[in-house]
Amino acid sequence: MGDEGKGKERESEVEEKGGKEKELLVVMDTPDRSKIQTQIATPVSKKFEESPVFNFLNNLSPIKPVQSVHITQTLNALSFSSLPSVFTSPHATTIKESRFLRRHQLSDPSKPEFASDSVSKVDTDDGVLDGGHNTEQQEDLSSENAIVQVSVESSYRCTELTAEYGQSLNYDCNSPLTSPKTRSTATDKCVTIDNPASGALVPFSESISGRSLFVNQTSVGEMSHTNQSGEAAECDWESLITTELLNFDSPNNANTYRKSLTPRTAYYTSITSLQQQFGCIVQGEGNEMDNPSTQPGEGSCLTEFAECQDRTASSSQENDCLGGTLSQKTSSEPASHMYRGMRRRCLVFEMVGGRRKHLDENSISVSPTLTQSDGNTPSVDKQPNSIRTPSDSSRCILPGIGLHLNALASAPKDLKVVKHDASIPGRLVIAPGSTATFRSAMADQDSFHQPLALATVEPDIDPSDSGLPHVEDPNQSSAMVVYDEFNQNSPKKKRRRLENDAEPEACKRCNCKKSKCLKLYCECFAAGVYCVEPCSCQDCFNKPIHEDTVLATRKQIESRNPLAFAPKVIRSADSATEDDSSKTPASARHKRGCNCKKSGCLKKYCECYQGGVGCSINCRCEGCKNAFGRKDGSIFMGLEAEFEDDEIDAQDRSSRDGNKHKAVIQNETEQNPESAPPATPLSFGRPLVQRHSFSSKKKPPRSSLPTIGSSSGLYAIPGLVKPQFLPPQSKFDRHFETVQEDELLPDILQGNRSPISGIKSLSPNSKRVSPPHSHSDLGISPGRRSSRKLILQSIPSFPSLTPQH
DNA sequence: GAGTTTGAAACT
DNA sequence: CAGTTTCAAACTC
Repeated sequence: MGDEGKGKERESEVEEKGGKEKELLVVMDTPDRSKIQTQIATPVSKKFEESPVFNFLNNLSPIKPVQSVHITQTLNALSFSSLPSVFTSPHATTIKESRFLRRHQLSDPSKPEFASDSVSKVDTDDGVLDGGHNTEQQEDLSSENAIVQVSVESSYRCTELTAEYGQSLNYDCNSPLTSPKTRSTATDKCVTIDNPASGALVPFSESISGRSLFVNQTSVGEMSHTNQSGEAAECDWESLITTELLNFDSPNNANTYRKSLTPRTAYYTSITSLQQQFGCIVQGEGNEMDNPSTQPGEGSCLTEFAECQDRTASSSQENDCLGGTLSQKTSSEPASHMYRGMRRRCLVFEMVGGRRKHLDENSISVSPTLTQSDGNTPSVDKQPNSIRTPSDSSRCILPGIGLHLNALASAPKDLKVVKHDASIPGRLVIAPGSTATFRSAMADQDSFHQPLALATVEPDIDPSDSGLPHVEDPNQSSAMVVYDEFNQNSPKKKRRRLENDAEPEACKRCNCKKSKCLKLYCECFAAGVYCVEPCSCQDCFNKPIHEDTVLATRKQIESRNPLAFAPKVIRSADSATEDDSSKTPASARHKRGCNCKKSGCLKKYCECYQGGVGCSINCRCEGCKNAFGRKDGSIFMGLEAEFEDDEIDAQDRSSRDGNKHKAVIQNETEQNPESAPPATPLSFGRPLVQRHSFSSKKKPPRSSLPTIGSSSGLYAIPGLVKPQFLPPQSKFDRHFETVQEDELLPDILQGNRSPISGIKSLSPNSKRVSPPHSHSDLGISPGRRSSRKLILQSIPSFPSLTPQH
């Protein structure tokens, strides 16, 4: 269903616009906008071309018009990815879209879309699918792209990969035209192969949001193209775009791109750049360092990849590749991180995609390997089948149901049930067993935001503990997932597993007696996950066996409330950055807000608190004492006040809300020297803590810090373990990010008084479309601070775009 | 483990 | 849209 709808939309878009124009629009627009774009896009796209920005880009890029087209596309895709996150609450939007899409997809589990990334997985199926997607998009974009597409498709073939690489090497540098193709293919392969994330990106995007999917896919492919093309052409675009999108994280990468290289060098550089970008990002800080030196190694890596690719089993391949070439794996993971920084979406997708690939493969090809993808260590082919099997259904996430939730919910569960997240990926695609997949997707999203954090935070798994939190905070859960994915090999995964397994909470299940697990009362159902053994529910219909019923029920619920299955907690897109682990709760907010009257928002009764997020304007709570942030927005307020004047509104709101007292307190806290330290996370954190201490009269200990852990996702993620992770700390650690996030949040919050409206309204721009923010917000920054800086620099050119709609 | 409290979800 | 009921989680003992 969804696929069809998507396809229609795509077609319509393509027809109306030109592929190019569309892309441009898309780029400019945030993911959320993507939908809007579809509606508005056509005329706008033309405008883009005419727009000063477009001209500027053209001028900058030495690339030929044709290339420019590609570039524009890529740019669009890239920018698109980044921008969206910035403007809108990326998560929310993505999530929304993802839901629908996912659902639809779920309906059509077999569809290739998910598999797009599969390249690494299985050359055949996945590759085809991916190629199909890419081709579709590309075709739409331009006939030129078609060539590329073809090459890409061919590239899918793993066996061919090596040869392709060689060719690509030759081609890349040689001619821009050819290079693009080869590049695209090479990059695609490389990316997909090297970076599970890359592959993941595409599929993930698909899963997440219909359009966003397309965009993402295109963006991904385009990304690769752009990167490659950029390399060959040495276009300014590269510097601009790539730096923004890809390189942000590490200047080094940008340099690599910029470098004019011999064909091979260019090829390697392209690959390396990709890898570096990804890898560096993924690996995080350390990776960046590595990147510079990576090229040679990368080449080896590539070869290795090719070899790995040659290896039949996709999952096995990935694993093998990963295991065989740590560098690759790392690179891939890093890549995901890169995307995070660059584009949150992409990152998310990557993560997901990686898993998806596996999943898709499994789903489509039914290859067993899928399961492995995630968690399982490289060699694992273990569970694939089992996972899919109906038996897994218990674990399985509901096909369409909130992926995020699924991911979250499933995460703990899945972890238990399925040894690894690996199972997840497959599950998502495939309805019944898809839980794992959802998780991955969710995680992916989060991962983008929190790649690093994940790594650090793995403990987060706790979210499972909270149960709901997972659901609510896809990000969080995602973080978990992501972490696992990235770290599958890493001990962290193990930790997670262990924790998950060990922790009963992770396994939490519903205990429904009357709802038959077909209502949102049921945590499992709400999370889009099938009930599992651990569940003690009665008369449960939330099982694979009753998939039809479940789906029908979902539809009904969705018809009433399209966001019913959307993550309840929306993070600021930015937080995704590695450091996200530190993400302050403040950055995230509950869509609808809570309505607590007696709990003071200090207990898990409060969804906000449970989700580890502060209360927002949307909340109608009374006597809010939410340790993560009071409704008044004390946290926000403070941040915003420091950064923005707009905050006044928020204050007004707070005052309106009636948390006057709180607000006052907050203000005071803000004013306080402690808080004063402007944006420092500490300031935020402290105030909160203090506040909590003050407010949390009832149960200071719990509510205040420790419990925070409730863990909502963000914080909880890693080790915080509900109990004690102190939001403040995290905040401290990440001033800038937090600040940015906070900034974003306010916007989101403001925009999102109603969850739905908020997301939509967020339209990008809203306030801060201003280039810098947007870029930073977009998540490009997320990955790294430095990246943000870069972005800011580039931003100037884009601003004009932002205004566009 | 049973009972109570709480607030979201569902219903009217 | 507001009020009420239902429900299951969270919490307490």
